Amino acid sequence: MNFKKIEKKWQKIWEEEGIYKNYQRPKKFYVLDMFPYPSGEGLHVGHSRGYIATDVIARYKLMNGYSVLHPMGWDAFGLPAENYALKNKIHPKIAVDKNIKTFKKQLEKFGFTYDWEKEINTTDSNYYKWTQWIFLQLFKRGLAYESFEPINWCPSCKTGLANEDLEDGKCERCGSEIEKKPLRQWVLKMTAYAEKLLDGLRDLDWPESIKEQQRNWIGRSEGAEIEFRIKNLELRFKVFTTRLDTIFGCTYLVVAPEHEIIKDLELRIENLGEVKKYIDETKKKSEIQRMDLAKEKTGVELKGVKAINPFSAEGGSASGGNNEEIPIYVADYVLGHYGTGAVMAVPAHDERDWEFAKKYNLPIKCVIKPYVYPVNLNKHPQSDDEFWGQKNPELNKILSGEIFYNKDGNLIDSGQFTEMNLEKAREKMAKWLEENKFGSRKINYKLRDWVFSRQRYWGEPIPIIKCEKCGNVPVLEKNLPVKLPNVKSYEPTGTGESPLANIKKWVNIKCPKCGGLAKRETNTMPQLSGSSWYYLAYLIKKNKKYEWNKKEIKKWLPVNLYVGGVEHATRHLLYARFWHKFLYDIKVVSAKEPFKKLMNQGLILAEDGRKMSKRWGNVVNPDDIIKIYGADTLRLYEMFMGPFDQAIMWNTDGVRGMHRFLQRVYKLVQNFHAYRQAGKFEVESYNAKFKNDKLETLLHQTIKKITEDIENFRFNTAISSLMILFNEIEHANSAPSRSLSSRFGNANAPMRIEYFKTFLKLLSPFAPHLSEEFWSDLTSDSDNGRIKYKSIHREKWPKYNPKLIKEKQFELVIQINGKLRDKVSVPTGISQKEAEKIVLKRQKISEELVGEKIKKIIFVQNRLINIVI
RNA sequence: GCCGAGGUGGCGAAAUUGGCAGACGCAUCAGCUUUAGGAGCUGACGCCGCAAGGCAUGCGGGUUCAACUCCCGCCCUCGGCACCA
Repeated sequence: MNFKKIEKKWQKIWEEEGIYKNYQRPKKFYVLDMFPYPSGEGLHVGHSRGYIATDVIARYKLMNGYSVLHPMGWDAFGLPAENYALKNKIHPKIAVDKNIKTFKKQLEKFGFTYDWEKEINTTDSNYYKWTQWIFLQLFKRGLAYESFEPINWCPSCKTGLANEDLEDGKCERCGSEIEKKPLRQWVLKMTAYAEKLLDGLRDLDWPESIKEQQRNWIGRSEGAEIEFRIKNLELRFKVFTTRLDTIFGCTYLVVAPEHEIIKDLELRIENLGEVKKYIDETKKKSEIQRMDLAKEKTGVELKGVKAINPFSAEGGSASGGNNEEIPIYVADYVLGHYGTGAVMAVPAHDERDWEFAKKYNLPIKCVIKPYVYPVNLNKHPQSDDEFWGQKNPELNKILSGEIFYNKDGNLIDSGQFTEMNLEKAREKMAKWLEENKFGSRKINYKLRDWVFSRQRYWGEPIPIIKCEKCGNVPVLEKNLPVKLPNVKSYEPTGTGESPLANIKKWVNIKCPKCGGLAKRETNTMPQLSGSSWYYLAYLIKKNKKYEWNKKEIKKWLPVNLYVGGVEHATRHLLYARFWHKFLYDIKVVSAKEPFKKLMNQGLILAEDGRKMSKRWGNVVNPDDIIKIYGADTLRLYEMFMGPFDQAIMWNTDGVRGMHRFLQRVYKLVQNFHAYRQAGKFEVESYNAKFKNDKLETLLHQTIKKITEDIENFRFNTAISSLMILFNEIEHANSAPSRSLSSRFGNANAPMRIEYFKTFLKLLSPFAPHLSEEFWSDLTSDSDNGRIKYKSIHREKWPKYNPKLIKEKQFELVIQINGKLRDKVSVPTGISQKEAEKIVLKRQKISEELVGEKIKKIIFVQNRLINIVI
């Protein structure tokens, strides 16, 4: 049977009838796929897993009376497209257009419910006009700024990169080792939204792992900033700590090599040469070398300068004002960009400081006395004796600083805070700091601002004009978009300027403010900018253009369901939330968060267990599968192969199994058809005599199960119960010669077409083409030359009757001492007394019970009976 | 090191509140049918055992009439973060 022909036929009819484009219903559902980057390799079966799932949901929601928005588009700017173009000597625009065509052709074969009128493309100037517009809004509010900091530089891609674009200190795109390079950059102040981004996570229906990843990435930590004074100087500098409670154990300070205090102290540092040499050496180290944990800690003391711990300073009375002097070190284990770039070192209670102190022979002062019971608080004490009686065996080592201790206890040797527990001490000490103006409570984040410039051609131009007189001037909104000029040579320059800098005609422009000579900004935006608002673009697209439309945005947002790969956890999903929160603050969108519910699809691995890749030659192209088995088979298989969010290996044999299943459905339809032609059954609603039979019970159980499974993304079990239902329908409707009476009673019952029709509805979200075909076979009436037919996709989703899902009989499990011994079919709702009577009479059981004394009998309603002897 | 997810047949996996472990599918085997085919149908299929029965959900304990499920302690795999003070 050629399913492919059937599929093509229905795809055409659906498109013509616009069967999905019903946007007027009161209930709405916005279901979104992460739009693909159209690579040259085309779509493989791993990509389609998510698309199939959203399509199942979209069709299911349509049948449940929702307006469903299910759009698709292309994320086509960015490095990969450009690198591909460079390699193959094709202009990126041409390459991208070609790839999009291929992708679209591939997608169309699946029979998805996309509304192609809403198709978007981030490289369309009508589209990126708004990407640029959003940038301007950020700029106008001071959230886009220029910076000259050293940033991550990929020597191979010849561009700067954001923190989020690195993997293990390497370029996420090409794998080259990243260098630090000082470069003029545009940066977005994402850190201003750190707290909001963190807060917003709370109410999102996202996988916990993704939320946790974002929390870690944002990296909030509560602590305090403390000011240390330099002895005999008016200089002060701050350190950040989360362990203020350990401050009396601080025996030295460490500043990062980048720290500016070093310059301020130059005249006082006795070993300046040595210090400078050390700083130069760390500069030479790559990020990877500096991050290497295995390596020993290094550092140099700033000789001749001392700092004074404010808790021992004269001004404060915390410990009696002995003006304790502590040495200052420069060491690269302290990061310049986090906190204040300086830390107070407490070797007794911090592993890193402890290592450093050991190496350089610095004093280690213990200020926490562990509680008496064993250090391992995770392990429950087995006895009172163990709990109270035994001293911490390592106590002396801890007190002497021989080992570091970072668990709970009480403070010792800490002035007025001695004896306090750690949490209380942190609180009191912070108060003391603030009262005596030596510092304050402080919250720090690991999150860094988004480095937003790329020194490359294939991206949205940053809409800024650089005027010598007026500085950075935004392009007037009415002059947007700033179109990316079409050029022949778009090789990256490597100079820190983009290839656009060479296009004099484009670069030179009048300043919009003063009218004087000025130049355009030649940096372009990163790949992830276009995708940071695309879910809005679908809503505001109108006749191939885009017009900001708050009403439409309000109608559809937030996205009800967003499906895509887990790899976007801390990149796209964070950026998009950042932009959205900003747009919310300037009141151009109405929802606080863009994506209410998120689902991650698991990776599909190749049959050899590796990732699908051109490199390994193990890519499975959906076209090839559809050609042989049809799209519905592929759809069904991808939904059946395993839990949706789990990585799983492709198995072509499994595809055949699904095909077999659909073939059997097809055969049964033919059977029905033949019977119908012969007038052997009437198309009637099922009549009373079939009510309450086993098949009906199963039908209602299945409706319930599949409805719940689809809602919960358990497509694999949904399909499995669909198969079970079908097996029984097939069985009940096959020739009487088969022994079906045992299962469903009346072998001579006429065809139960209503049951089968319900089955088709349940099947339709998964296998839309074939269920449509079969549906029309069984429902259309072409006798008088006119085909009367209503699409199965316009049918209502079946409802189950709670009364009918209960079985009349069930198999009572009989256990003796918890072990299965026998089973017996009894009426549902049987009482313990009745059950005991039946059970004890059974031969197998009575034999077992000979000479035994029954201790008790456990009875679980409608389930089992357990005789304890 | 920290955080998160997970560990069940030959394979992908199921298993409501603790209640028949292995549903459904793949592969395999046997038979039928057929006819060449990678087709169809019927049946078997966790391990040991002829059987009765016993043993089985990463390992070791515990709670319970009853544990894949709950508690304690380990081991392993995958993903993320990683000198963030």
